[in-house]
Amino acid sequence: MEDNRLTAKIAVSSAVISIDKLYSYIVPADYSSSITVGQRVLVPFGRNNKQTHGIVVELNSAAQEECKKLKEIIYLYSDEVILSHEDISIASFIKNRCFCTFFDAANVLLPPGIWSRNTEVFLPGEFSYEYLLTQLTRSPKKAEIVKAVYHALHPVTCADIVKKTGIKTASTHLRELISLGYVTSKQKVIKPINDKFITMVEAAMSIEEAEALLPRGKLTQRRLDVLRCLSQSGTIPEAELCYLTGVTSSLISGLVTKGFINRYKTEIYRRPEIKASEREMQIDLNPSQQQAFDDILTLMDGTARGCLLHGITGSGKTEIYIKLIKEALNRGRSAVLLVPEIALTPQMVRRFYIHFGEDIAIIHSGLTSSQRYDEYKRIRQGRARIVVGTRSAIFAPLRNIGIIIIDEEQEFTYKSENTPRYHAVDIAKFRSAYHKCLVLMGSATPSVETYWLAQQGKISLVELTKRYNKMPLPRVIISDMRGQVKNGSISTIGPELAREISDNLKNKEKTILFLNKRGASRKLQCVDCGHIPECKNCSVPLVYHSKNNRLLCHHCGYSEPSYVSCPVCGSFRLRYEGIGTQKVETELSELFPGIRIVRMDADTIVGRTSHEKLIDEFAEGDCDILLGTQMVAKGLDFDNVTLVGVLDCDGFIYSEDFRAQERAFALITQVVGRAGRREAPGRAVIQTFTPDNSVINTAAVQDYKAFYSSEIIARQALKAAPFYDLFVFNLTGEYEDELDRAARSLASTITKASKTYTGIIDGKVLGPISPNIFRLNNKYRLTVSFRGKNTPQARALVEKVIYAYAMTPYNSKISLSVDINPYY
DNA sequence: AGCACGCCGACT
DNA sequence: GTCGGCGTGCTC
Repeated sequence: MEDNRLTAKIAVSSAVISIDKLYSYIVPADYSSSITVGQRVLVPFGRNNKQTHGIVVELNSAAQEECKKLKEIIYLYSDEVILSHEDISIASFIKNRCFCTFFDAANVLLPPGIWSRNTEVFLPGEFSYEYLLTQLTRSPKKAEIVKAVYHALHPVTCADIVKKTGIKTASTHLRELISLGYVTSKQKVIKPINDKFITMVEAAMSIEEAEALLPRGKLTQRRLDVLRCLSQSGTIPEAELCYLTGVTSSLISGLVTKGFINRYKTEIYRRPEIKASEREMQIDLNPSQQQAFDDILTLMDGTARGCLLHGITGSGKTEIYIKLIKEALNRGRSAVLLVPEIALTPQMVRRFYIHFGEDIAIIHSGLTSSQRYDEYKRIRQGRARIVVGTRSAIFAPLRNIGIIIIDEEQEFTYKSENTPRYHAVDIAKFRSAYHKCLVLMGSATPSVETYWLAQQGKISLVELTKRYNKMPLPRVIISDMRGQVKNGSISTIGPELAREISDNLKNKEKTILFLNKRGASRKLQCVDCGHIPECKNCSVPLVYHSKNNRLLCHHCGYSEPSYVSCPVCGSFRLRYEGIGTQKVETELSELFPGIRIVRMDADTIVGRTSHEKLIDEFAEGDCDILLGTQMVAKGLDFDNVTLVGVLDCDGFIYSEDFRAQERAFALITQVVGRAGRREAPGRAVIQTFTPDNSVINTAAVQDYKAFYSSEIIARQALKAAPFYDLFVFNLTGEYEDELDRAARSLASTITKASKTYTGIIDGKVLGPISPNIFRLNNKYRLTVSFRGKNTPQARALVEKVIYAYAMTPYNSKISLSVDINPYY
């Protein structure tokens, strides 16, 4: 057996789901002593031996004879990013649950931006262009391609050549030209972009100077718009300038080269700064917190367990988290804390920093790739033992995890919106089994699924029923808005809310007002023909932004200037549909002259940082009212906010999604919990047209159990989670008819499969159904779905269906993905 | 899914 | 001969 060779089984990035398996490669001699499972490699793949990223999943040895048909590994990445055996098993778990390739599953565990992107570029060969022309007189297409290669200033890609010459079969010709030696090729390594910087722009001269410099007519309208905008705003991020004026960065580049504009890069990263005096903060738990802490501590017994910490808003869960993590560290173990969104939980992150300092690593999508890479290394090396972060932080390469805490467990942000659509809670449970540790899910408004698990005894339940500082719950006023319609238009501020705001103004106390997302955005509508401008690429109405007077698509980013007259009938009578934060602002100013309002919406939030700036402005400045969408509801903890108003509660509640009620309950509860957290008692006003709605009424008194017991019955009747799971097949394609045919055939494939594998699908296969937005980014969408329990057998059925689908040739232009219990 | 390969018909 | 279109089958 001495002549056996070392081989590696590789998960390759080029493999698609239908051909996804581990491919064997020979390990070259110079790598054989250093290669380990979990390392990244480059391998040749396919007929063309295209260089492909891969991950080593297994190492074996094979007899010389078997190696004959194997290719060799090209390159072995030798950095610190190596998947552990646990990571590999997590990847298998994700592949199994999310119906993706092994590579895609493993890749979500890696910090982003670590793969060098290789592309093949083409260069002139040894011959002169003139000589080649004489050789290629019979093949004009090849001559044209040779010309493109020889006349280019830089090496060109195949795509460049196709674009330049219009020859679709350029790749075939290039292969032949290479074999003749007329053209050569090499791999160009494109380093991942370092996005540590943000591009800022400012005017380099006044508009008058620019006008003087340019000949008449050269200063086009768009250029003038840009210069005007800059003269008003001073130095702003380039992205913001593009947003405000609707131009692309290429136009700006033009102005930069002409010297009208200065452009430079500036660093954006900010790390939370901690004052040294805050370091020694002691945590004192009140009796009920202490009780909860003790109860949870008994669950940290070195076995895999789950626990729901159900604590009403303001009951002091954070203190318990900190103490539990300290305990885990004392036992020589590490800890993970997941939060729904870092930007919305600055206070919590800050407190963790105060307590653990450099021992924590913070991971979230706002970090640049290099920052993430650094944090990854710090965790892997054991220099950071606590990881605080959003969804992807669940993959942190920690060893010996002692506790995984998931705050606000019901939040939809824990489920990935890209493939693989993993759920961080599922990964947490998987890791808990591996590390034999506790998963603690904390929430004021748990998801029905999780609470049900607790009720079933599958996980433990610990409750916190008292507010931390013994502040009474806010007094909730459910304001009936029926009959508030005045001469055809609805007043957004009802009498109860107006009275409370007026009281707050008198007492110099602060108020937060919420609109739901749909209510906050405004659409332009023609009064005469009813026309509403739609996005060119998506089947959604465009949203009016007053700041730049443009109509924007919130899905694909398309924008166009707003209209003065209707583009269909020419009428000048246009109105804005939707309440709109601006309308509320105007109304407030009329009711309370001199009132100071901070408005937080799409108009005022452009960059990443403006959100925080606005919050600071409200918290520290002397403002009376913060007005915004539900993003304001989460995690913010202001002093001196004693009144909270929900302007249009109904918009939160009514939707087709089976989780809509749960979400509405959580939102109202959170909103109400915002009021009066410090010295002053709070009030909450909920404006609704359905004052008898049980979700509103249970949320108003923060009675989760009442909500749960009615909701769980509804879920059973609906055949929804936790009793059944909804398997949704998403199809997208460029042409409606192709898509329709593929969706129909998929539906019948599933129906057929359900006859062979009985007892999996409950009821009928549903669809094809067109989703709410049936066109997105110029692609049409359809869904086919069924109800069933998410069992290994059900997943096997799904896999079979996907495989059969991929094998059907005419489905090739319609892409398919599967999502279980999607969030909308 | 790509992508090469092979076969065929059109064009020069 | 060359070019492009389309069906087929493979990817260590």
